[in-house]
Amino acid sequence: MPAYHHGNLRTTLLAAAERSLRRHGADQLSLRELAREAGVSHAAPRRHFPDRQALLDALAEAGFARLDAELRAALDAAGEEFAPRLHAVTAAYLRFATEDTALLELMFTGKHRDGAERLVAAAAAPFGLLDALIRQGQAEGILEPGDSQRAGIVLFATMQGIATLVNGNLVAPELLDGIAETAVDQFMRGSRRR
Amino acid sequence: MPAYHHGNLRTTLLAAAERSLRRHGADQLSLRELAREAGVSHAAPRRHFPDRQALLDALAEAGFARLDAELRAALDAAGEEFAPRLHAVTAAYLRFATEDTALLELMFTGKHRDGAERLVAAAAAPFGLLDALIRQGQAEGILEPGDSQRAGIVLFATMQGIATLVNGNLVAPELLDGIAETAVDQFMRGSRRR
DNA sequence: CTACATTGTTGTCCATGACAACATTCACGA
DNA sequence: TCGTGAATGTTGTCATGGACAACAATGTAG
Repeated sequence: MPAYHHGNLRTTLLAAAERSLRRHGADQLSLRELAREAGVSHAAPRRHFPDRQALLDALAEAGFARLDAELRAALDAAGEEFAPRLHAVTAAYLRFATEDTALLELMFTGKHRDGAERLVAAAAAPFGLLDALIRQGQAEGILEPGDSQRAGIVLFATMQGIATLVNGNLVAPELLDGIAETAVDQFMRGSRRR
Repeated sequence: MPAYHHGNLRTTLLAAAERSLRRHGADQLSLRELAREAGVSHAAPRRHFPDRQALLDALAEAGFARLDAELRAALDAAGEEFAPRLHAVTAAYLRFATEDTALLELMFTGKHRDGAERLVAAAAAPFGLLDALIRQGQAEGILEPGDSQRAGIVLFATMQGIATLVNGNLVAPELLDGIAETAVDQFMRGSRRR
């Protein structure tokens, strides 16, 4: 028999929200529906998320955390050399970004409320990984020296853009791998030490 | 005194929707609100847009048309040479993409309904411009020969990604120009004929 | 064990999208 | 010219959902 207090409603709601987001998109996500799934009353979610947007923000934040973890794992598995590591992150990023369209939108689309420092902070982690990688390339003399941040942003943006085009059906998914390869290739050639 | 028939309600609604989109975002856009602004009854919009999504799709489609026009104008104004033309389109695209965040999301974010051929077709026009430009670069021996489509997509994606990052407050707007420059620069170096 | 903070619940309000049934106007052909 | 069907608007209604308030049950700390 269900206790009056759910116990870990917040976690349950987030998990259900993640599923709903993936299946039906952010627009269709309904707090009341989540409450029903969790077996609580329609107003219960309010105790954990002041409003709908707060829940969406939390989802986005969790997304960044997961992204960070996946990129980290990919990098670790790729060994020490720069080139394989570069390919590994880009592939990992595209997999992440392509697998859960709605989540990606939530993460990058400007729907964050004003006080979105938490989100920006969460996003900084993956960025840091990219930046560190670029620095490695520069230190090893493979990439030209320069503003690693800027180069990292361009690389990140390219991946992000590719994912967006594929997710939006503007580019056929079959082309994804080839395009990614071209992009990384161009990045290497474009930033290689001269 | 207002006639029973509005006369050009569809156009009026689209214009109002564009304003609302820019000011408050797609989520806040309400058909009933638009109807009020237009001075018609709450169900009138239905005659022109079967549902909310149809209106959003129409907005996105119009966005692509405007994008195409602006890119075209920028190209025309840039003269004949490849390099200036390349800089012109990228600058024009970033201006467009940065100036109306919500519209950009609508255009690229996967919110299109299933039967979105119209949208994909509308999106093809700007793509074509890019592709033609790349071909020009190849023909003039500035860019390496190869799959122009693929290179165009990568370039487009990079711009799109940069715009997304800026729009999402993940990158400070002041950095935009510098990053764009870096991106174009890298593209040139990365695709230059060897 | 008591007082207060947490966490759920019930009840309500209001906005909105979708739909149906009906009204008015328009346009075109006999 | 007229009248008839297609366009286009209107009123009325329903269901859903977010926000909020008042209240109830449980946990916790002194």
